[in-house]
Amino acid sequence: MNGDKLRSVSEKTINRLSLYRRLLENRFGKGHEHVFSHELAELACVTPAQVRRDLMCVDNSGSTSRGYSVQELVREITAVLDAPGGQRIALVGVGNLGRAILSYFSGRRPGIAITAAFDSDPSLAGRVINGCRCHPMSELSEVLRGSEIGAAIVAVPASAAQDIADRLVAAGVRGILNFAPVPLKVPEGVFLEHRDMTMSLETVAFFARRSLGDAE
Amino acid sequence: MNGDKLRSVSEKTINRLSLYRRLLENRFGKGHEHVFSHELAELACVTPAQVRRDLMCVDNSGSTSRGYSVQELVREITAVLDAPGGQRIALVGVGNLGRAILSYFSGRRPGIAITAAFDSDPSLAGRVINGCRCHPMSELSEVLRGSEIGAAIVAVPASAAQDIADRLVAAGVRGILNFAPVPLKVPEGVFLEHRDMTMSLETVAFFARRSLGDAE
DNA sequence: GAATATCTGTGAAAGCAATCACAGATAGTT
DNA sequence: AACTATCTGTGATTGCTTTCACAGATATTC
Ligand SMILES: NC(=O)c1ccc[n+]([C@@H]2O[C@H](COP(=O)([O-])OP(=O)(O)OC[C@H]3O[C@@H](n4cnc5c(N)ncnc54)[C@H](O)[C@@H]3O)[C@@H](O)[C@H]2O)c1
Ligand SMILES: NC(=O)c1ccc[n+]([C@@H]2O[C@H](COP(=O)([O-])OP(=O)(O)OC[C@H]3O[C@@H](n4cnc5c(N)ncnc54)[C@H](O)[C@@H]3O)[C@@H](O)[C@H]2O)c1
Repeated sequence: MNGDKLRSVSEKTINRLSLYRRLLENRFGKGHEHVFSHELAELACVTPAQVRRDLMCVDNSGSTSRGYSVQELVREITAVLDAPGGQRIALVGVGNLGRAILSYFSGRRPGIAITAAFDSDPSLAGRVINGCRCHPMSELSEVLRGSEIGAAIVAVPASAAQDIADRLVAAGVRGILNFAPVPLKVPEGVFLEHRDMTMSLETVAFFARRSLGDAE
Repeated sequence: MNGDKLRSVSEKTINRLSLYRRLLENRFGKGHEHVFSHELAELACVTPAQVRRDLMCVDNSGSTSRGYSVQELVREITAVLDAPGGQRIALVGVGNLGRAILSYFSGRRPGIAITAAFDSDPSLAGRVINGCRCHPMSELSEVLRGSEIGAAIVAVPASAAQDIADRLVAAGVRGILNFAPVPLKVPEGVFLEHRDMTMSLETVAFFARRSLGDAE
């Protein structure tokens, strides 16, 4: 297909494509069969030029007068983002955050499902939470290999996070979404996203304060 | 102090300063009174030049031969990031995610505390969760005004998020950390951080798949 | 005390990402 | 059918972020 273009798409563009798709899905059927770049831009809080740039990597052609067909656009973005048969994700660490994540993603996105959870707490082993089975850590490699899971969420305490990441990579995982407040080292070729809430909150606090100061 | 430099510091630099500080705090006392830029870079998974650039906005001078004094550096970063008397944050939406956040931040960072929570669910009103009092929505403006809260976390369903943001801004909030999966519109001068987990997870899944494809 | 080694701080260069601005397309209007 | 208005797709440009590379600083060695 359009593999050449995809090879060089930036992370930021993929982020926005994910957002565009959801915004479009929400609107479809509500009298909006078509959408202009400036409308989608308004929804996503970006510029129209940004939207058009991002859409250059999907195999789509907008009409000059009607804009983009919402349905087609969703289909084309899905062709880029989703694995053909859907993608399975693992979760490691079924504590407060892990459970919130399980409940949130349960059945939310068609193309993505958290199908296996792991925790060192023996009382969790064998339990099914929001349709997802919890396994003991000893089964990590076996379950991951057996179910073609290529990506995982890390929600264990900071002290355990690097070790977990190493084991995930060893088991074939090539993408990690890390919520532990510590940067992880992964080999070349493994995609890593560090979502550090302390960082986010301290940054928001800083700019809020600066904004208040500016206003004085 | 060094207010001029701070006026122009980028969000990314503030993010990393927050991270540097935590990494330094973890190390201090464990035989590491001093640290070189390349050591801190290794911990933070960035380049040494990046570390030195970032530190240009704090009032610090590293020694050529010993590097930076860990204690001094933490103090200097704190002078930049933290409000002198500590900063109070509000949380709106005490559901699965909101509760996880409350438990996580409870007593975690000295300079930041979530001191008020709000939820429309009447059964939560008056309860104290992890040391934080839950208020009914009707008290939002009053409580925020009365306690000099300048920043807030939004963890309500997407359908309510924009309305909540408007009310927060009206009550004087100048920084919002948004976990609802919808972009929010805020006036100029209000700092907004959108932490969209669906976006993050779909992006990780995409690059994991691409990485697997590349390897074939 | 000169030579060496290795650091920091930073101007300059390189690399990325967002925006501008316009050619070409398409429909509606007269 | 020519004119107007408004859209998309994209080369060129601008702006931001990171990295390079080196001057100047400081300790150590011989
Ligand atoms: N709760 C939040 O809102 C929040 C916010 C930001 C970051 N985090 C981070 O996310 C991670 C989890 O936070 P939480 O609040 O859910 O903590 P938690 O203590 O509630 O849960 C941690 C879970 O990990 C499991 N665990 C511990 N060590 C393990 C190991 N070696 N292997 C497998 N499982 C292990 C525990 O049994 C527990 O179930 C932490 O790193 C935390 O810093 C949490
Ligand atoms: N749970 C997760 O891990 C997760 C992950 C990503 C994003 N999110 C987002 O975070 C938000 C909260 O998720 P959750 O899982 O905690 O949902 P939840 O349903 O468990 O909690 C939502 C809370 O918001 C309250 N609420 C609803 N409407 C409100 C209103 N108008 N004013 C004030 N409070 C109101 C509810 O009473 C409830 O307590 C959602 O937008 C969700 O999409 C959650």
